[in-house]
Amino acid sequence: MKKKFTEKQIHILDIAEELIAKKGYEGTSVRDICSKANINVAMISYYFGSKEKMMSYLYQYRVLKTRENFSEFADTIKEGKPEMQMKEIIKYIVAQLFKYNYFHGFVTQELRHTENLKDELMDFYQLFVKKLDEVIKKGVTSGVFTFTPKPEDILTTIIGSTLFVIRNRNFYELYVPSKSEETYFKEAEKKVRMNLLMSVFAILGYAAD
Amino acid sequence: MKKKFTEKQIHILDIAEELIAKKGYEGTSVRDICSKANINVAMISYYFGSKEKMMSYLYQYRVLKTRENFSEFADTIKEGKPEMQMKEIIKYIVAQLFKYNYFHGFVTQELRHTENLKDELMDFYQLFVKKLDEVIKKGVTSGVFTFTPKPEDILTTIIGSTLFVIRNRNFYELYVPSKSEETYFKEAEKKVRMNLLMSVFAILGYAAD
Amino acid sequence: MKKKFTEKQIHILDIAEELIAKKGYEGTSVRDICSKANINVAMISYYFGSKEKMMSYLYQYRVLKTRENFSEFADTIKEGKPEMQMKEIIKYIVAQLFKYNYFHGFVTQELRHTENLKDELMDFYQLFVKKLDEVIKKGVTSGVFTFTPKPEDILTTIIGSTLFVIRNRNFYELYVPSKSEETYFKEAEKKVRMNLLMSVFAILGYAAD
Amino acid sequence: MKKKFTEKQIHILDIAEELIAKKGYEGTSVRDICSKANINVAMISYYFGSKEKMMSYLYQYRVLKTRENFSEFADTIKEGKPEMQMKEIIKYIVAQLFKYNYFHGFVTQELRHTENLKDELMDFYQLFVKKLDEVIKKGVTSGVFTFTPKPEDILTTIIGSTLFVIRNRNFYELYVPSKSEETYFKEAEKKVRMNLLMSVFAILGYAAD
DNA sequence: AATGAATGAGCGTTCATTCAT
DNA sequence: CATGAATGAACGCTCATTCAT
Repeated sequence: MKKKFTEKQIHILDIAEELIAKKGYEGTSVRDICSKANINVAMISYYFGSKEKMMSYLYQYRVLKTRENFSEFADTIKEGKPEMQMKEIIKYIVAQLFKYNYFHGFVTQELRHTENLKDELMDFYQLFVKKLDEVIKKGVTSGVFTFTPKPEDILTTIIGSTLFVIRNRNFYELYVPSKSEETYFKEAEKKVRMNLLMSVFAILGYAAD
Repeated sequence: MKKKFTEKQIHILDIAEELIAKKGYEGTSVRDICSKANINVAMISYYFGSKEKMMSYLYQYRVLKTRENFSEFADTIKEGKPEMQMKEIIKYIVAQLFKYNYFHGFVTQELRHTENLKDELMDFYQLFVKKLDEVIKKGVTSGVFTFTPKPEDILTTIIGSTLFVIRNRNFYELYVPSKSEETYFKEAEKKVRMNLLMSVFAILGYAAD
Repeated sequence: MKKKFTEKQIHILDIAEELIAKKGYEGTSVRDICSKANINVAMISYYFGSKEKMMSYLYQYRVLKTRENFSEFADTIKEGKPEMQMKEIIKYIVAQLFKYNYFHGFVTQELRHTENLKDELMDFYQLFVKKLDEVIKKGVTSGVFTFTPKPEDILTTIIGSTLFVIRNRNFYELYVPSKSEETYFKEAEKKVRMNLLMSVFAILGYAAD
Repeated sequence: MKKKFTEKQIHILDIAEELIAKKGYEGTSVRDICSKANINVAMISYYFGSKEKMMSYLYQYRVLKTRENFSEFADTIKEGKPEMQMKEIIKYIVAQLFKYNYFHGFVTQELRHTENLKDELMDFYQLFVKKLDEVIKKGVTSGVFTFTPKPEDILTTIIGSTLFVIRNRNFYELYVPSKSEETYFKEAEKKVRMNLLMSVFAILGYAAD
């Protein structure tokens, strides 16, 4: 992998990501970002060309890191039983979304500014689809799964449900025991993961015993 | 229902909703809205007091209409077998989200501006939860459902999956036959509905035959 | 005198005068005036043609009334000794300025909008100059006054000093016993009147004995 | 004196002062000021934070300079006969008001926007009162003045008369020989100064010979 | 390589006024 | 005769960006 960004640039991107996820692209001014990053207002144009281009770089940067992360993960589950692999995939996706909800929070919201970059995310999603497909087929072949649902639908359910929980805390926190800022996300993650495991294995017709 | 808004106001709100859903609240200027609505730039302040207040009214307006719509729907399925009711609920929610995806697109995105109004949406979501709970319990009692998954998790799956499909057209259209602007949404709706029916009934342990 | 204005118009002018004196011409919106007068926003344009024309009418209206008032006053002092006449004139001018300080407050401030109307005020001031001139000459002739200061300078001193006191309450109230809103103006009026009597009679070389 | 303002800021303040004195605070738009100062419309917010804050700075700036100027002046008349000192004070105040009539023109008009800053002007006026008090007392002690009029009343007469002349040119120019724009102020200044000298010395009971 | 001063465009809002009724 | 809905212009201000250094 080429080292595309300097440390300073990464510093700016990190802060920009956080602010944009919180307040939206238009709701975040370059002054906000620069002031929080303790740099000159001109730096964003200087480093990235423009605010909009910065958005592209930010996007690329996050996809890049996420992709790296995924291929590391994929290695760790290479040799396992399909049901274990499926469980790990679900756990992994949910955990990633919770961890980088800043990013995933704005990916679909603010992508109007980086229309052409959506493909990269699509490519990435298809890595998941491909992996899910492998696991499903393997499970069916080995008899542990009964049905062959479409992998893109499985992925849709996993990501959609998780993002919904992250973005609608006001709703979901009514159903988790604790409501404190710190513990909500942990408990919500657990609850949605359990839900998804149940759902997905049900769809797969997993014969538990 | 009290006639809260005049026709002209509704006209403005409709256009505002569309634009805000597409480009975000800050990304949509009052000039954008007024120019598309063929009215004077002063009209938004004139009718609603301010852009921000317009946002509140827009939100109230949509929640109001959605709530009305839902209670009409709820009546139509009052007397039915649980499995039919469940099927209708899923179909209804998916259809509503597709129909008003403009609104649902910005509800969670732009609600930072109308923080106190989130409760209204939460109240509304709980109508669904309550209804789902009824249906699940009735189905279990009558023996048609085997398991008793949490209704909030069912709702999460339904709304989350559907919104994901709506918002990630670039991804999902790879898996539907047609890609034209007009047909995509129809086919995507059908596909996600089928997926959800399968998932939900699987989780419920529905004994089909 | 022709009845130029209807009661409604006078009602509007009274309120406009008060607000404009307090907050300035540009600082007072037609909405402010109309809302305080409980009339429609369109009425000022309807009755007077425009805000600026209303200003002219307001000006004319006040000069008219002041002029009437002055000729009544002039009658009451027609037959008196010069020193009594002078005393009464000073008392009258000071009292009028205090009473109509709303008006006099904006006459010089806001007259940029009614440039051509200044002449009317100038005409009016010259009534005073003429009267003062008469009194001075009579007093000198009768030997009660020693010097013949210019009447326009006497007037300048009287009006200038009085307006200064009215407009610089923060300064002058340091030197009057009471500071309450109600009593300040009464006491300030008395103090400035005493000062002016002393000054003017000193300039006239009035032999009190 | 601390260098509080840059040259550019002072340039803006000078133009703002002139325009505001002429057309009032609300009557002067930031666009007016910037266009006359040949700068961008954003500069006033950029340099001063807002139009209103600019007004405060403008006020501080002028009071500061006036105060400095006065203390220089006070030094030059320290050692003199009371009648000479009084003459110089009158001459000084009149000259200052004519020179900075722009400023004095709006101080009392537009101070509603800077209510809390009035105190600074009041403090300043009291420097005059104190000085006048000294001179009067010294003159009475040395026998050159007969009466002891209140110094605040002397000041009121001086400032009030002068400002009246400045603000009512239409009236006063009827009594000065020349009416041209350039010469009016010079001649009016002379006339009002002579008037005030006569008045004040008369009140003091000055034994000329 | 990096800055801070300065810019022009555009923001949401308020203004005095007009117009259809 | 009077209204209230509606308008276009202008308001003060903030924006992302540029430019001279």
